[in-house]
Amino acid sequence: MSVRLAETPLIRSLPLFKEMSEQSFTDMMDLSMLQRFPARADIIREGEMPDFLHIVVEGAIDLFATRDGEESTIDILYPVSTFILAAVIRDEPYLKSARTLVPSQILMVPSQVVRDTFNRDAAFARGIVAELAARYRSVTRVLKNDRMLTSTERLANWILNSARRLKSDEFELPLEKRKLASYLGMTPESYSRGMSALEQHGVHSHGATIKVTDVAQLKEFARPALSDDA
Amino acid sequence: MSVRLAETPLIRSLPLFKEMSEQSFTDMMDLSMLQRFPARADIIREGEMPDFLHIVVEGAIDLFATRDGEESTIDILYPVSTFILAAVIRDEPYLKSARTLVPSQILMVPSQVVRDTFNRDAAFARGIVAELAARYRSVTRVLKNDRMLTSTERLANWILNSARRLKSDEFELPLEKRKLASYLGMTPESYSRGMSALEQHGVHSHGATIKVTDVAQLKEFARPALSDDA
DNA sequence: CGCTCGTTTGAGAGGTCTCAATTTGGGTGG
DNA sequence: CCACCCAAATTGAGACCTCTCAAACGAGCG
Repeated sequence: MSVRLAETPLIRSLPLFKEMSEQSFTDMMDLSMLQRFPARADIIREGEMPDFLHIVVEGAIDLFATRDGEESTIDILYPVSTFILAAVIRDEPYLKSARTLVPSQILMVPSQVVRDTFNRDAAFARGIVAELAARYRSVTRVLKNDRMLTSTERLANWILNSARRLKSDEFELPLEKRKLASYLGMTPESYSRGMSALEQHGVHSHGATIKVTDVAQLKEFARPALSDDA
Repeated sequence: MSVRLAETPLIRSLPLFKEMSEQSFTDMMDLSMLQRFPARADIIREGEMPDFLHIVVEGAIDLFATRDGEESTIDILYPVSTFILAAVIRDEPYLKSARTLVPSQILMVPSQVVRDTFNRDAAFARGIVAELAARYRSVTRVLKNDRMLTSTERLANWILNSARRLKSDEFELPLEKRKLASYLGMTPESYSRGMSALEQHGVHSHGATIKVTDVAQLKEFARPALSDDA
């Protein structure tokens, strides 16, 4: 029930932990676990109570909601992000389930330890609230896109954002198409049709490779929100 | 640029401020403003930078996103809630606009004062993070409903939640139908058709009056999420 | 009493989903 | 090494949901 000393430098350098005091950090690590999971491992199930704050240190996490056996991906997390912080803070049941997409390393901090440290270490508190605010803004953007854009426009925006983030007009899909479709709130079939529709708007794709051939044209089609640049 | 002493007891009793030190509280109030707005007053515009943390003390606030002149209501806030906290914390542009629905009183705390107090007063920090987490969970629920339910099912769930909250099977709509429709992610026309469809599922409505005549039947139709009770 | 604005109703179009069939691609075992 | 197999992806057809546009209706207010 403790994170080995050799593992801590990486964790220590994460934004969430960087500013906190040495004492708080080592105390917290003594009470936490760093665990490895294979791909497609269930980490959290919707409706359960939060015992730990989870932090993706390595790998990728699929956050999804369930109803009648149907799944919808709400968010996909890469290092270094927390999940599901809001449930831990409010000590209320998870609203989403989580599973690994690829083999992953996850840091698990007991909920009570998070709350105690939050109260004692202002720097850690700042980190928590910054992280939570970032997650909040992320969901808000997804909701806005769902409400105001067609599925093909959402796909176009996703491509634009990916290209911008990777600073490249050509890149490989980082996950299954069906998973991306779910994340964008559409079926695999719609994704497929959407992608072929985008051939007319400055995108060319071959299998998992996507190439933006005309950024200006794609932008015109996607009508990205002003505030999505931030 | 200061809140009058006579006004503070009400504010002081709000969950966000209740636990903080007397010193922090009076310092903060000295630097804040309590302002009255008429109905339909614009408070915040999407894309602007946050100068103040806003808190609805009285009235009701419509939070909405805009694109191409179209509006979509993301959330409706009643006393006592903050908005838009995440932008203030991250010091990034607002993702939504805000306007009053009815004459309202709004407490405005300069962003920098919020951040300073957050660092000095752990009780206030707890309040902030609890509020932010609550808002986060709220958006998450909206997104889940948008993704997994038809518009009529969303309406049914809204009625169920309202009846439960008010502990009454009969109540008046607290806002315009068109506004509620937008909040539920549908057009006024769809709202109207949805409401008449619900006549077959345990709901009866006359103008702004809604009466749940058969809770069990309505629940069966609405398929509420397990975790929405919390 | 007659506006005005919100609501309701109707008709039709568009977007997305479902179901089914086909094709593709990757991985496995012979 | 290759054929096979399975899952994912694509394509097609049709249904459903929701939207748009238009017109009729109704309640509140000057």
